[in-house]
Amino acid sequence: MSNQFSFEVQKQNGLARVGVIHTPHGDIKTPCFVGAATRATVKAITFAQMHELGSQSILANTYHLILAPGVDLIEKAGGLAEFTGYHGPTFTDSGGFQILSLPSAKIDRDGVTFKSHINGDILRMDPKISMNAQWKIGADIHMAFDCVADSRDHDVMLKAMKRTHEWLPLNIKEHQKLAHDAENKNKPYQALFAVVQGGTFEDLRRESAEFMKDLPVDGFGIGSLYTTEDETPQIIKLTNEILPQNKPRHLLGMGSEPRDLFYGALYGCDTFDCVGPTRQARNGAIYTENGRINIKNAKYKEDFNPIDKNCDCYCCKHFTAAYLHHLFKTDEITGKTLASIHNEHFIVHVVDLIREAIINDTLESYMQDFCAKYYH
RNA sequence: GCUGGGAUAGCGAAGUGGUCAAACGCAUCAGACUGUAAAUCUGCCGGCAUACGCCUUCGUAGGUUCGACUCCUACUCCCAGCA
Repeated sequence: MSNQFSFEVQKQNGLARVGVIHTPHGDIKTPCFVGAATRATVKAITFAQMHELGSQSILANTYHLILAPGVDLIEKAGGLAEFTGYHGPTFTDSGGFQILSLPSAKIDRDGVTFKSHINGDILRMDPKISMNAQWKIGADIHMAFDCVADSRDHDVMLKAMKRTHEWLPLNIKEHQKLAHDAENKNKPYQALFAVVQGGTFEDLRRESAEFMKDLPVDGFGIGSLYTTEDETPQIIKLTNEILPQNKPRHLLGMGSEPRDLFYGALYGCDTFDCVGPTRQARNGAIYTENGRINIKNAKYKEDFNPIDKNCDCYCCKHFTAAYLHHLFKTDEITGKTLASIHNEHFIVHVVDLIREAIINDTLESYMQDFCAKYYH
């Protein structure tokens, strides 16, 4: 197993590409959906189940791990892989998204002061703190601490982008120092992704991508895209037209709607993460090839078919909709697990099929067929 | 049999003369969820109507009152204590 990080593009069609991300903990075949393991677990699913459903990688969150159990403890345990027992490729998010969505967040030139949502402790986050925390956690790929914003106001997004650009060199500097330390200790390298900002504004996205494209980072995140807004595909496209072809791009937080994954892949994103599949599963919203259903609806009470007859996940191979309906109506924890396995499998599998479609030059027709059925 | 307490929408439970179709919880029925403060949140929840609104309700039957879920009488049933 190499201590190095690298990315190879194996096939390209337009902006869409198929590749492999090599990390110290293994390879990720891209495009790939990365499971959201915010607090170092994919909620309701074991890593064995994640492996079985085809997951290649997970993403944990720095903000949440700082609060509990603390990044020093994870370091003491031997890093994320040793602490969790998950030895596949991992990502961490910087915590910027979480911290900046706290009502208590106060942004200044150098970082953010905020209150812990758990106990109200006044805490500080900045590029240096985030980099140190993420190196302690020890994921294979981590994100630069960026200034996230959610607004349709150009000025608001401009300010967030400017801050992000001011902070990025500080992230890189600290990252390089920590990478040097790690090398001296013969510890694995952790790749750094810079996060492009700019909301839904083309001019800002261009400016942000141009600003970052030649900086010494290992890859890129595309941040501050929240919903399937009309502009989203175009924003992704123009961003990836600017970003260098030889580095991976992670579309942050998108994947609750399958169409986001298609657009993302079509326009050159390599990895995705999203809490949607597991969160919605826990709440009874289940993806099928014919669209999303609510398993709690009365019509599934006596439906003795699998949720999705063409799905080969553990849930669909062994259980009926009626059984899952029963588990949800009686609030049995296993229902949430089975639904989570299904949804996570569904999305992981869709992205796997996207990968195959790029290889076969059939992405656009696959996308059309899929969306015609799913969004009928 | 006596004494006391009680009977409110599917269930539990507030209300004790008008602001009551009736708080609240659960259940039901539906909706939402996108770098997870989310096993969470929202709506509906007597009938009819998309809605304005109209109609029928608070054990049963009467009565008092301008007006009753709220007061009075009788009855039915339930619970507790005593015989």
